[in-house]
Amino acid sequence: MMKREKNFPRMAEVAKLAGVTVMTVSRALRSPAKVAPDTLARIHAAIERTGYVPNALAGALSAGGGGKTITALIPTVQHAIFADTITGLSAALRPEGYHLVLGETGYRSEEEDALVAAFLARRPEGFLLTGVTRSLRTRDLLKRANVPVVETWELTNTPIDMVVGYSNEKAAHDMTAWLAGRGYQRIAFVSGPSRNNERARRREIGYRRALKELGLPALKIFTIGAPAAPQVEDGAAILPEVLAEKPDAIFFTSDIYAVGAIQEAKRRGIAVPKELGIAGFHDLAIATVVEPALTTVHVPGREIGYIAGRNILARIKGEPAPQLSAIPFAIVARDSTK
Amino acid sequence: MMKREKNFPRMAEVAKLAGVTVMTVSRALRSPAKVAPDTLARIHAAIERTGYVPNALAGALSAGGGGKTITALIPTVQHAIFADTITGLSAALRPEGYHLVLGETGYRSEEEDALVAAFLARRPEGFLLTGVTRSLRTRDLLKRANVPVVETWELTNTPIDMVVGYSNEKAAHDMTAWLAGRGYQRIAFVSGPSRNNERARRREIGYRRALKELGLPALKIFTIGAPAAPQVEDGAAILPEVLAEKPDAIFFTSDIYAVGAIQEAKRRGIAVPKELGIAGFHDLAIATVVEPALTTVHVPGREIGYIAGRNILARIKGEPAPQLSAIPFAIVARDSTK
DNA sequence: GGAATGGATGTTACCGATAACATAGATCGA
DNA sequence: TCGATCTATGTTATCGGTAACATCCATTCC
Repeated sequence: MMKREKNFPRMAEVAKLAGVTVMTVSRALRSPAKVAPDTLARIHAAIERTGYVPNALAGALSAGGGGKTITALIPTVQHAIFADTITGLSAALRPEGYHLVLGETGYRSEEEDALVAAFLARRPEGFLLTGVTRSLRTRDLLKRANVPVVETWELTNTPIDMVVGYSNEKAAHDMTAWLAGRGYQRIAFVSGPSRNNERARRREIGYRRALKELGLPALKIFTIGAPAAPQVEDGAAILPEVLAEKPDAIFFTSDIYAVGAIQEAKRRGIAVPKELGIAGFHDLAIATVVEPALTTVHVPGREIGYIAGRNILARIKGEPAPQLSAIPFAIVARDSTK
Repeated sequence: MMKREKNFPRMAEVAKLAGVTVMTVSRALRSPAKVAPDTLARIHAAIERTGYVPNALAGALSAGGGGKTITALIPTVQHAIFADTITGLSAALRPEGYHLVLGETGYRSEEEDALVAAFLARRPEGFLLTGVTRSLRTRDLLKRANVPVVETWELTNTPIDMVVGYSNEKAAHDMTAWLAGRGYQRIAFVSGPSRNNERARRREIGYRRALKELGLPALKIFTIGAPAAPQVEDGAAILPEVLAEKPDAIFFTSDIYAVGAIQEAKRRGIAVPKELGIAGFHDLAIATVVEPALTTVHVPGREIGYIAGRNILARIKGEPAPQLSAIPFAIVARDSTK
């Protein structure tokens, strides 16, 4: 029946060594106040001697539910903004003793579906998901699971449970309007792949809305069909194409592209920001390193993770948590725009 | 006794709906060939209707052991190089259906001790740890657990189980020697906090060894006592102090500091690389964005994660896996040095 | 001094699944 | 035609713990 698990000593071993039953050992670990001091000491000595580590799987199963884990699904840890979210989440979880289980979807929604099901099998006590659009089946599964779920990096009125984010549409709208306010008239827009990225789509909508409101000309919209992570070179490569539209400013939806474009513009002798203004999105570390420093939209990645974590924990403890938490973004003016 | 878990339907519900016993449902999921086709169909229909998701906790407990999870402990996801490692690990694990549980130690070894114990409780099938020095207790715990363990980002002859990394000492030595080869004579060394970072210590040793071998003067060694994540500003802030040693080159053990130093040098009208050569470590994205572009040591973060993952999986399957995998680093010459 | 009280520990049942063995029909060969 | 063999499914015990209730003994109080 080869059922015994690997090499771990069991509570029974500890109990025997301490001359008590397993239940007393269990108590010693979960509510030591109920155990006599000398018994406690014997048990701890036995734990030390055996190298006992409780089996959380068994504990969670018995206690009925997840073993203090929260699952986070993000597109990729490669992208600093999601890494920020993880850091924020981790910071919120640590003091409460919760652990983080991480999954990367690679921006693919089928992968997300598969991961949600797989992770649900581990009965986490909460979920952090990236974005707000997902398959019906996944929504349904999560709703039935009746577990705190936070969707992030966007806002919606119909979350599965809770949302923590900001409006990507408004962020792009505001940046576009801000550029117009600085005197730019022909503002081009370059987006990352939007096929599986609703956030990219919303930004495009915001950009369009701003142009319309301001009566500015709608230029052709460019999309970089990069496979996975954005690369600086992609921004450089697309610049000539965009220039054909004769823009006086270009708004990239990623700092990475924007940086590449700045470098390429310099190589071509185009004066930034005088002849061409360039703006990015995300406010990554490189934004302050390029010259001229990049004007961009600062997004609250870490805060999103932290607030999401706090909300999940609140829900677990039965405390109230807001269904929608809007975290402000901010336009950071630097030298790549007038 | 409120033991029932949250809201999840159990296998029993599915079984009743399909008119079979739980064992048949269990078989339908784990070895469908043993179940009659029409029974299988009824069971799948029942699963669909109930929204059943198997409880992996119970399954793993019964089957005796971890439920296809690998635990990785890294200092922080904020640092791109560790994020790379995670991406590599994740890529190795995904095709085999293994999941990644992530813990951040914040460079604190007590935190690592606590996390190892906590995660061990979840009976993962493998561990990836960062670095090769750790408390005896943790080593002991992991050895007893008899689970594949890969230590990373450094090399050692006495791993707990396996190591995947490169020699930080050699990397720093080689960069120092390379700088000397470019004609620099007074090479300063600026390190991040080394108190809880053995990799920083090893690099310092490598630097010193190179100087001695080459007969170059040993300058004062500088340490940036940054609290957590390195900041560009830290590199700028320390430059004046370092300049007091009259170096003709400075080797920073992080690109981030090096970038700050380049910017500060430019502000002060110091010509890089003519008057002052600057080298970094890690080869982050910013290295190609600063001007002049940064000479640095490229470290194989992603490969480390990938190989570590492959090795863990091999061990799990009982296949042989190397105790030591040395992954090459590379010196990348750019424009911040002669 | 005996009942009431309370602290320390033991017993029993159960969490949700799976391994191993058992059993009922169907199929098959001599 | 009848036992042997195979298929599909059921039964029982168990994984490693924990909740709830039971028990035992030492105090405490009138």
